[in-house]
Formats: sequence, structure tokens, C-alpha cells
Amino acid sequence: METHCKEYDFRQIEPKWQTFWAENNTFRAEQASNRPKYYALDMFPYPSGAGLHLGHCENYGITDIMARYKRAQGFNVLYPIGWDAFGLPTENYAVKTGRHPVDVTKENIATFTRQLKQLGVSYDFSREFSTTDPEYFRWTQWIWLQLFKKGLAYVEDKPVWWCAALGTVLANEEVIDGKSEVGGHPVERRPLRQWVLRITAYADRLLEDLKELDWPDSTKRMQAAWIGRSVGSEVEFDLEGNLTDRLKIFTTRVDTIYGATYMVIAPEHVLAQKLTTPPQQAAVNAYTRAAAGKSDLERTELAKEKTGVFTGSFAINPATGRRIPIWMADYVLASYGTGAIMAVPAHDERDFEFAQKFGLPCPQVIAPAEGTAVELPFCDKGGDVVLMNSADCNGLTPGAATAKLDQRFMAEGRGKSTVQFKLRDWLFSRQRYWGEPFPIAWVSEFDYRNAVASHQLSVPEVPVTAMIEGVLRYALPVPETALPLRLPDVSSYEPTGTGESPLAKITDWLEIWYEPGTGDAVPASEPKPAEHWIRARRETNTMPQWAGSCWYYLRFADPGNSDALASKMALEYWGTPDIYVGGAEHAVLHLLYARFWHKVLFDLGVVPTDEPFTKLFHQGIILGEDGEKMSKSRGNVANPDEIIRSYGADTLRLYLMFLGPLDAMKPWNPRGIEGVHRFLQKIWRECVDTEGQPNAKITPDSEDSTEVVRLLNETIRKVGEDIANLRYNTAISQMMIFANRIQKSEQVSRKTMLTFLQVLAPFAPHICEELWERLGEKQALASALWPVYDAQILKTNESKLVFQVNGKHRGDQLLPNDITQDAALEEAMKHPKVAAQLEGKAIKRVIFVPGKILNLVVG
RNA sequence: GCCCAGGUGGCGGAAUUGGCAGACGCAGUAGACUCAAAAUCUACCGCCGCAAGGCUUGUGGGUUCGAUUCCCACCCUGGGCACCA
Repeated sequence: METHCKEYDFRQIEPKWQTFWAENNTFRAEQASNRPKYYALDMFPYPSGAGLHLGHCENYGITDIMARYKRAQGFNVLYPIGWDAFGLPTENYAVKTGRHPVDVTKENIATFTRQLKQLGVSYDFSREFSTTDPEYFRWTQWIWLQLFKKGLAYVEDKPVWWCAALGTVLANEEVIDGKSEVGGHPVERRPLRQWVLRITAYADRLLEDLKELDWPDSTKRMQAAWIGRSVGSEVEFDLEGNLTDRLKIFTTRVDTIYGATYMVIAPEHVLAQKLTTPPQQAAVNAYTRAAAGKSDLERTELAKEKTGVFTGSFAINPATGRRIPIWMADYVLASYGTGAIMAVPAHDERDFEFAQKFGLPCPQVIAPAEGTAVELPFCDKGGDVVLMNSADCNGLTPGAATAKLDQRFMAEGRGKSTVQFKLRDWLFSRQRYWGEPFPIAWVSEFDYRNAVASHQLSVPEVPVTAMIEGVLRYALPVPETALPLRLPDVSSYEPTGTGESPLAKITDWLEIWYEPGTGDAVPASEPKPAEHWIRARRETNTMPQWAGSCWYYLRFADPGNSDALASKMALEYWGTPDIYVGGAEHAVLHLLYARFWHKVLFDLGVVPTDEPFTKLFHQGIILGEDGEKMSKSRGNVANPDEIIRSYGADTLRLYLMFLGPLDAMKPWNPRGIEGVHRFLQKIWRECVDTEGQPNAKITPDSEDSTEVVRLLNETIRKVGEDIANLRYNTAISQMMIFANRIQKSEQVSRKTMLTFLQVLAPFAPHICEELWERLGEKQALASALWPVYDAQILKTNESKLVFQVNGKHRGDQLLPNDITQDAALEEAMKHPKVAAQLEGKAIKRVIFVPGKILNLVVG
């Protein structure tokens, strides 16, 4: 396509170069190369029907500029894109419209792709894939099977949100203030059979390895807090009148045990019924029932006021030998520690509040070493404190007492030092259609044992079992050669009404005759194909959306591979992303889940490193004009399509990067965009005259002034450094300064102009390609190498010395770098403003910082 | 409540091994060009003051010859966590 426009007509220029790049495969990464690699990655987008928003544009702009810069530096750059396309919104839309999710997904991807191309993002589209492609989810299922075989996947009944009116299970984000997001119907917690991944087995490594990562500190801190490691002790308390059981608690402050005056168990504690005495039965039952009806959210919301009930039984404090009452209260969580605590009201705010309400004693056992009286509860945070009222631990520090007591309880066989995590195992199933099916066949124990033995199937050490429709079933893995296990084609995605996935209704898919060695299946309604085929039932749950995004960065290294998730060679060469850019909202879940899978793959020898994302960056949120979050209801949404139509993609990209620091939250100012658009117009006019021909001021043989040469070199240096450090806003300022200077020159050398276009190109690639071509270059700018600045030119032997009197700026002067203090002082005295300040005063002191300041202290 | 990040002109922001506060851009003012307007160009553009000068980086203290930058206390905004024993 030829363009001869005289004006800066981005509507012609941008499509021209987008087509050129696509036709020439300009951004295709070389699969095998001697060049060093650079892998840039954006967080996996969900192709929603709404299309790209400004946040996407900012995100991809940041990475695209980096990718283009690295290409210019000679790196073999992998900069891919794909689609995280399974998930709820598409499924809900399909239910509503009766269309197939596959078709809806295709359409949404087409919209996104068109928009991305209009933005001029330099993706290698030849590597594009979607998590919904059977050739992709084949490997998602394969990885899941490895987790399953390692014993990292198990089945458990877990409470999920159930909406009776909608007849379906809802995700957390679909429940707002205890009502369904759609329709505002009441919801309740209902236990359903779920797959759970044992991420807690990796808790220590996930925490420990955070330290090495080049991530924003706040993100690392959030993950660390989420994992929540705490060191403490387990202690078993004897029970009065019960010699078979003991009550095990976890505490981080075993040193306070002499102050433990009661125990608390969670309502769901396994010993709850046993510990309840007949007179307390009614009260305890009422309390348990009330607690069960509350969601976790309600429990914490209503947590302002402590509630609880006495069980009627007593434990023996192993330190004091005294009997202490056992209470039940929902401020103790069943899911953390052992679900039971020893309460030390004098030194724990929660226990104190509870003890106050129920009139339980509060003996002080910790005091400041100084001996000053304190108010209870006294919760020391590592200050200088010692124990009191603690028998032979009196006078010890908490550390010393903890060591002593741990040892003592260990010797008694009732305790030990231990570690607890806040991190819970990962609920890894959804009762939905539009997700990856689990490659599992539920069979009888007999068939399971037979199949495993006769086909040498690799299975977990402890078989995974579940009660399904009243029958105990065993989870038999589908052979890897039978993957992918596809979703059945169905005509309706309506919920079943029972909480199960719509798959539960597809009887011919669900109930099968199954060949365990090959994974072949036929509907159970048909005759049994051969004697060794067995009756099986498929898993109706599907995987959550996280599954596909847990490993996609590996697939980009070798997306067409049909023998493995990616070849060894590709994984060795491309490794993991050198930069990963996306929103901070994924700080915990996605980034933690992906790290977990990556570590499992590392342990299996599939990947060569143990961390997926070594360098991470979060772009800041673009707020609406009014400084509020952009939202349709506020009517403050800026639409990228419209902006591109009126100003072009180059202007949009440049402006997004110019708004401020990339990681800061910034309001969108629709008038500010004029400024960067004017800047591009100015560049256009400097290069091209009103006839569209090269500007006559650009001459091949003219010499630029030393000032212009220095500014150009300074610009090359600063833009390069600023890109590398993700400070794009100041890089753009520098280019504006340079453009303003060039505009004032009567002549500019062609070389200078071309060099400037090169440094601007990563930010505004279309206009730069066009001008580069108009100035007579034959090779595309996208394949030109980054200019090298001359450090010698940047050195000067004179610099501005600032004169201060009593620390206040009074003047300045250009002086040799090596000027002596005396000579500088002499110059300063000659300066009229300085002289005026010195009038009638004596110089008491002189501070001289060569090349910077000369400060005269006068009295 | 706890943890973190941040408060700089009318606006977005720049400057920190402690050394000219306000780069660059928006908005604004005046002028040039034009029949006129747009576009473009030139100059000005933190506050007070005619000026000299004084004041000024959320507030109040401190360290220093010198503080947007370091220390202490407080206020505000945003984000995260929230009975995790």
C-alpha cells in the first residue's frame, strides 16, 4: 500500500504499516537462534464481549514498547498473545442467547484481535492460541493428571454458594451482599463434592522463594501474608473424665500457658459432640446450627460481639494442673490450626473480650521487665518482657520459656514446636459446562484395582474415592494418550437445578462403557463392546478458569507441539518471561497458583527453573476524568476505539505512557491528549513539507550544532535508560524537548532526524515507519538497530555553579569543572545579587561542592 | 484495627547518594499571521508584592551550611488483610 498524504493522516498510515508488519512477519520470533532471547509477556486476557478498554491498552503499550526496544537491541524477542477463554461470562451469555460458547468465544476473540492490531502491538500472532482449543487443554489436563498422580489432588465435600431460585451454584464474585448478582435472589452455603489441590504442600517453598523475585514489594508482601506462615507449638490438653481423647491446640505463645483459663473449640470441631455434656446439649446444638447457617463472611461481619456456649466439660491445663472449662465459639476457626485454642485472656484481645463477656478469670502472666503496672489485655509485641505467675518459668523471657515448655511437653509426649499456614488448599472445581473436563473415570473398587494392575496405570499412592449417588467410587485416571477429553456437544447449558454441572444431564457422555487402557468409551446405553470394558461415570465438575492461565507462558515457547506441552529445547531456550506485565488485582491468586504449578512441573523435570515469573510489573489503573474508577454507571468511560478514530493509535499509546509513572493510578484527561497529538504533528511537519515531500531543512550534508548533537546523544541515552527502567513518561518529555529544539534550527542533518525517529519508534511506531520511509530509507524501521550514543560528546568541561547565601539561591554561573574554591568565591563576589546579599556582612563559612554549589554562610 | 503506597502550581506530573523546586504537557493570558476563525508561531504563566523582596512540596517539630528528599508525631487519600490463636 502506498501513501502520499500531505498531512499527518494516521487513518491511512496506521493500517498501511499494520498490514506491512503482518505480511512481512516482522515480529515473528525465531524458534532457534544464536541471538540472546528476550521474552515479554502480558497477563492472559479474557476475551469479553465488551472489547479492549484503556487498561488493556496501557498494559500492552508498556510491554510492546519494551519488546520493540529489545528487538532494536538485537534480541530475539518472543512477544506472544493468546486467550484465557473458558469461564463464566461466556457461559452465562450462551445460556441467555442459546448460542454455543465456542461460537461466542470465536467472535469475542475476533473483536479483541482486530483491536489489538489497530493498536499496533507487535505480537507474534503465529503463536496465538486459546485455552479452549482442544490441543491446548489437552496439556492442561495432562498437567492436572501429573498433580493427581503425585497425590496433590483430592476430593472433598466443600461448601459452595447455592442459589435455589436460579437452581445453580455461584462463584464468590457472583454473590453480592448475600444475594445473587443476577436477580438478587437469596443464596446459601451448600456442601458439594469438589476437587481440591494440595497447594499447602508447597507453602514453605512458595514463601521462601518469593525473596528472590524481582516483583513489586507490595505484591510480595501480599503473597507472604496470604501464605501466612507462623511458628508456634502444638499442645495436647488432657480431658477430665476422658482417658481416650485429648484436646490439641495450636498457639504461637505457649509461654503464656500458665495464664490459660479456658479452652475454645470451633463449632465444627471433631470432638464437639463428645465434649458436650447432656445438660448443655440443647444449647450447644442451637449454637452449632446457628453457626452452620452463617457464611464465613457473616461470621466475620458479626464478629464485633463475641458469642459462645459452654460445652459442660473440662480440660486439664498441663502447666498448672488446674481444670479449665471448654467453650465453643465461632471466633475460633475450624480450618486453621487444630480448630481449638487455649485462651489466655490477659494477653490476647479476642480472648479478653470473650472472658469479659462470660465472666472468666484473667490472671496476668507477662509483665514488662521494668516492672511497671500495665492494663489488661497486655499484648506484648516483642518488647522487653518477662513471665510472672508461671511457677518455674517466672522471670524467663517469652523466648526462653517457649523453648523450655516445648521441651517439657515434647518429653511428656503431648506437644512440639510446629508451623502453621493461613494458606488453604485450593478448591479446584466448578459446577459448570465451559471449562476443561477432568480426565477421570469414576469406577468401582474392583474395576479400579483390576485396571491399575492390568494396564500398569500410574495412580496416587492413596486412591481418591468419593460417594457418588450413594455408591463408593474410585477415581481412575484417563490414559495420557486419550487426551484431550473433550466437552460433549450439548444443546442447552441451563443449570441442572441440583447444583451439579450441566454435564450431569448428558447421560450418554456421563454413563459409559470404558476401556481403561486406551480411554475409549461408548454410552452405557449401548451394548458392552468387549468383556474387559468396565462401567464408568465421568466427572461432571470442570476445572476453574485459573487452570488454563497457570501454564500458558510455557506453551508460547512451542505452541504447535503435539508430543509435549513444549519441547525441552524450546523450554531451555525461551525459559520464562523476562518481564511479565499485568494488573495488581492478580497479586495473590493467579500468581500464586501459577507458581505452584510451575514448581510441580519443576519437580517433575518438565521445566528447568523453579519460578515462572522472575520479573513482574503492575500497570496502574486509569481512572475516569472525574478521578473515579471508570464504569458505565458513572458514564466516565473513555473508549479506545473512539480515541483511535479521532487521534490514531500512536497518539493514544504515547499519551497513555505520558500520563505519569506507569505503576501509578492516573486520571484520564481527554484534553491532554491534544498535547501529544500536537507533538506528533510537529514531528510530521519537521520531516515532510506541505506537499508531502521531505522537508527542505533536512539536508544530507549539513552539520548540526554541537548543542543539537549533544542533545541528540543525551536523548538517545535517556530514552534508552528510561525504557529499560520503565520510566516512559520522562523518556517522552526528553523527546519533546529535542523536537522543540530541532524546530528552532534552520537546518537538520538527515542522519539526526533518522536517529530521532528510531528512538521515538517504540512509542509511536506507525508514524515513525512512515517518515523513515519518506526520508528515503528502504529497510523497515522495525528492523533497524538501536542507535548508540557517544559518551564523549556528553562530557563537558564547564558546568553551572549555583551561588547560595545562607542556603538560598542568589545566582549561578557557568564555570570550569576544575575551578578552585578561591576562584569560585571570587566569581561569586562579582555577581551583583550575591554581592548585594553580602553587603556589610562577614563570611563565616564557605561550603563548596565542585560543579554544584558554593554556599556562603554570613552573619 | 493491622500492613503497604502516596500527598509538589488551576490540572497530569518532573527533580531525591541532601545542593537552582515546578522539566515536559494540559488549561490560561498577551501578541504575530488571517477579512475572520481554526491551525501554527512568539512571549508570559506557583502565591503575595508597583518593586526590592518575601513565602511555597499535606500539618507540626527536629537534624543540617542547605530538606520535596533524612528522623519523630499527626492529618488526609488510595490499596491490601481482617477473629489465622
